[in-house]
Amino acid sequence: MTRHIAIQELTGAKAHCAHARADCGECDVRLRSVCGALDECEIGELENLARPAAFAAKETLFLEGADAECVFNIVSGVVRLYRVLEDGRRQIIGFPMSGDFIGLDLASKRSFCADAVTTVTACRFPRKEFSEFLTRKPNLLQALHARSSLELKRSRDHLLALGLCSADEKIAWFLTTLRGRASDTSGADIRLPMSRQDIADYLGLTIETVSRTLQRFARENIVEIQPQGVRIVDFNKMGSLAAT
Amino acid sequence: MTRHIAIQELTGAKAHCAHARADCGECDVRLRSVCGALDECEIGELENLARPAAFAAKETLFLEGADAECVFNIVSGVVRLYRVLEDGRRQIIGFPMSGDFIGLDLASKRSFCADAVTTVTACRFPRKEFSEFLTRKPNLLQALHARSSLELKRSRDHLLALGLCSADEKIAWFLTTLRGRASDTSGADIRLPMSRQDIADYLGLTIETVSRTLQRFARENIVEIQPQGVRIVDFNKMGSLAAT
DNA sequence: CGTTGAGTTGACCATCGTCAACAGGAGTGG
DNA sequence: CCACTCCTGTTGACGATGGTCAACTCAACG
Repeated sequence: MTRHIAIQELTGAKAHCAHARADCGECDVRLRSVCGALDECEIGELENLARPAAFAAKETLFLEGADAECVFNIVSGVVRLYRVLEDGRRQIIGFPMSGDFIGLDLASKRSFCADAVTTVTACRFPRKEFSEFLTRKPNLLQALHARSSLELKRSRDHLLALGLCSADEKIAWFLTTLRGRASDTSGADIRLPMSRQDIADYLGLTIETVSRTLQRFARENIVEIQPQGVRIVDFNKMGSLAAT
Repeated sequence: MTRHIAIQELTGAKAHCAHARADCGECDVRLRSVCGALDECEIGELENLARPAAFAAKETLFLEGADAECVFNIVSGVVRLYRVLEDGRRQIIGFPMSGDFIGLDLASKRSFCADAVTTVTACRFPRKEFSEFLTRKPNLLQALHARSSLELKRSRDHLLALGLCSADEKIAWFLTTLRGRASDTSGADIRLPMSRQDIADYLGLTIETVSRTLQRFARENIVEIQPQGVRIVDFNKMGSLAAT
């Protein structure tokens, strides 16, 4: 049960360029994220607060308990959010990706850790300034609240999977959910940028169970395992397993 | 694994009196809930929207999928929120009580069921009017967003318990959390108004495991089982088990 | 006094975790 | 270029935790 995690320290040489200027006009996630609530004029004001940021795979964004100096809007890539108990057990609570917002609660302390699964590009805002900006823009606050509600809903779906589902159902639910979040929501291919260990820690399983279950799904012609992910073969079977 | 739940139908004779007037001045949860964000003048406006509501134990507030005609602020008593799969498995996602708000997302459809565990008194607002009122009161929206963040945090704590903890740890965590939410947060007595089945469905366990674990805790002098709850005897042991 | 529903307890067993070994690819250094 | 390590993922054997099924107690209630 107990597994120790060496929490990677923040590296000195970060890949993000803190002084570049953001260009919201060119941003392709703008309409799918909270910024979509602002008009052209307001977006200009927000642009003054925004700083593009980039992280290499495995790089740490922040650790639990740290001061939250900024909030993030993810532009591309996948992040993992997690908490670790003293004895090393880790629970991944989410995989925010393109369009998602990190730091919804605007709290001064981080309540979880975050690091990059893949290369990540993001839009970073100083928390206090962003928070102050919010008080003057009720529509942005409303958009943030809507995001928060979405996040709460996702968290509850996740809860349902952990509380009610068998290993098979958890895996099927995970794959189905990931497919639903991808840009192309109709394809059979699902990219899995995270490791088996990440999937296990997300679903409350062990790496062995994840591996075994996926291999068995492949043997039973439910999925096909591919280099960077899986392809769903039997949609019916997947659907009936994942039904939450 | 599969257990069927007969979802109780809405009874015709409800205990709430829909036409009474709310008296926010006398309300003892006002300062601990979202209404606390409003000044005397604004509270008067909100009062016009508010209708006191009361529910008997086991009465249904609403079912998943129903139109959300109103939102609730719980004044007293305990509610259970849950979702049920087609095969009858039930996951309880929360036990809102005094000061908590139901319907944070302001969505038009319910995404879970709710019914009263004990006798419940609440303050009910028509959703659309409340939502419209919010657009004119950014401080109230801010308070609602803060509540949402709290709820998201609770949901993630719950997630951690389900994903990482053994049965013993789940029970200990549950008792500790309940104690932390009570009005008197320092006492050793914990009231458990919900049934063993409710606790089981909240923690992803079976009723037998909940019962066995509590009895064993009693034998090991960690708790003492009382008519309407438990009393913590060994705080150290509880603390080390519950450590999330 | 019988019925019902909640809670408890025991016996048994399945799922999934644990421990261990192994395979294959990427990166490193001789 | 090969040998080596390291890391991720896979597979097998075994066992413990917690689920399943069943019987029983007890209090509430008509």
